[in-house]
Amino acid sequence: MRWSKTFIATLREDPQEAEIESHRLMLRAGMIQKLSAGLYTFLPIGLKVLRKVAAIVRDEMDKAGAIELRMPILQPEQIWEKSGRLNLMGELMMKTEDRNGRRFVLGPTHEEIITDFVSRRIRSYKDLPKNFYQIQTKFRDEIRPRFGLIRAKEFIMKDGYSFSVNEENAKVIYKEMYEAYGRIFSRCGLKTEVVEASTGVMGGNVSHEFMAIADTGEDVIVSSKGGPVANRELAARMPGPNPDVSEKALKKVDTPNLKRVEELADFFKVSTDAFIKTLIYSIGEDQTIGVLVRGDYEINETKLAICLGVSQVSLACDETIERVTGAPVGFAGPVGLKKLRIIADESVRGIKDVITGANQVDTHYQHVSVNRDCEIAEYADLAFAIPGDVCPKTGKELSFKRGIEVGQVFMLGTKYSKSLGATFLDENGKDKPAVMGCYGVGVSRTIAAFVEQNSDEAGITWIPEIAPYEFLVLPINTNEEQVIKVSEEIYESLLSQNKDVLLDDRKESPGVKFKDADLIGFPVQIVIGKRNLIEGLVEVRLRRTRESVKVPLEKAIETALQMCEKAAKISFVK
RNA sequence: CGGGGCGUAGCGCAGUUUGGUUAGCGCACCUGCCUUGGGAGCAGGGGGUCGGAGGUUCGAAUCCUCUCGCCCCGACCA
Repeated sequence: MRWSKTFIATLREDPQEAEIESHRLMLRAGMIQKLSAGLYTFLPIGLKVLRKVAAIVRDEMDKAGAIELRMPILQPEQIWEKSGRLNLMGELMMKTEDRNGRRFVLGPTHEEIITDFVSRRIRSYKDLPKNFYQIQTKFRDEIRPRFGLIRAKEFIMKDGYSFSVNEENAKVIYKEMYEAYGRIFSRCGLKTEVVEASTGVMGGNVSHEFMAIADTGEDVIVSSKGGPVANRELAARMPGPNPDVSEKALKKVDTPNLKRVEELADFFKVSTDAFIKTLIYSIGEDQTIGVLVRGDYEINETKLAICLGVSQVSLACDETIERVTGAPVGFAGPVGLKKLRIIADESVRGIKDVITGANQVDTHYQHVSVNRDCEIAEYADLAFAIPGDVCPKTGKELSFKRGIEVGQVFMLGTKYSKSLGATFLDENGKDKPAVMGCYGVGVSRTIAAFVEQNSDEAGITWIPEIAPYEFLVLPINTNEEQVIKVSEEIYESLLSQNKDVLLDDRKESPGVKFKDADLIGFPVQIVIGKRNLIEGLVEVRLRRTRESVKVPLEKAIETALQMCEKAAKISFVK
């Protein structure tokens, strides 16, 4: 491709809206253009990268035995009612209706649709297992779209769904997908870690997330030496023991309008770990429960829900809190809260001399000792891990890092096949629901994650496999006939070998061309200049390492190809 | 949804506090000359309903009201 024949529009200045590196560089390099919050146009070179990543995904999926198809983005709302997810997904779904008032959603994921499809087309155990996938635009009405392609309203996703005759085979496919995912991200040049993950609105029992390690990531990965690696939502943790202080007599203190732990800590001049927070949760229609946690921890609702064996928990409304505690919101406490089921986080075990709400307006108790003053029957790990906590399995201190979720795999069981009737007849003629798995790759997000991990002060540092072009032929003295001639020859020669090459045929000054080349980040750059050409030399550069060699003209292609191979092998992660 | 910030040329910004000629600057863009190893130089030029609507005023980018959009932080944390 010639620069003049495609459309490449770089920006000289940082766009004001871009907060993180990947967003900034993708805008500046002219890969994407914002239409509106969370909505982006892929410009030609952005699209080219997208296609390359999609091709890798396709290749690995096909090799792993998955079958590509394509399902509608526009989906009738009823099918989501049928699976029970219309309410569960709630506001996350973009909704619309047709001229007759029939209600539709724009697919945020396709479990319902694929399961419906399978229910219509698969009858026998002989047709199974099957593993379908598609690469398609997905829509999610995010609370707050941000960071460019990382959290968008509309994004490209590979979603796959497997159907097995039994749990055992479902596990086999799950493992195959898990391994294929590892290969996909490694071929895309991403440094990822696999973490145990919560199944969230998808349901099912086992799930792993593929996290691209990045400080700007929105997810927190918790691990310890030799122990499990898990998403913060799921990571088991054990708080350090509470200090063995002497008990003091319980005392009521007036705390007018002081509700938040931070405000109270200020008032009592103690740190936040000298409190017990009491949260009132509603479970299902009519159950209410009190949950205790030390003041410096936060309740992890995922853990709480798992502990209670329910799919969701939510904080009780103000009226409920008043009814069960006898005090307005902000003054709940475990002392004397006898009628309510109480469950406490491990951080509360044996704690002495702390402050809690007194179940009375504008009042708190001081010098509470749980074993003396409260009746707590149940303890569990219910809070998010914080630095200083240890892994319950290894006893080692937990460490934390951030990641961008680029893929997730789930074992779904029969949740969807049962509700949507995806059943088959087994060898004995018995009707059984298929055992499902589902597997997602954020294709557009993968690109952003790559840029997040692979850039320097000049721009993006692509690996050849997903670069917009592998080779850039860069003539710098555009009014020298010989320079043009040689550049054209090198360009044509690479083209004739089916290489992915771009010729910068613009009549721009050298500085402009070099800056653009490095900003977009073409992995191998062949620079043809008058000065070197007099000595019969051209320069071949490797973007990632900034290394550069001058070689005789006749060796240019050979050297460029070698450089490209080398570029593919360099793992260069910030 | 709550809080904060911002909308002035394609991009980045000044001007708004204290209303007053024809709304500026840099980059980009167009024409010509010149230049060619790291975002050159000179000369000339085009481009704005100052996010939108309404109001106050002799007069509004500037003041008031409403509204739309964008960015950041936080989202039941007792």
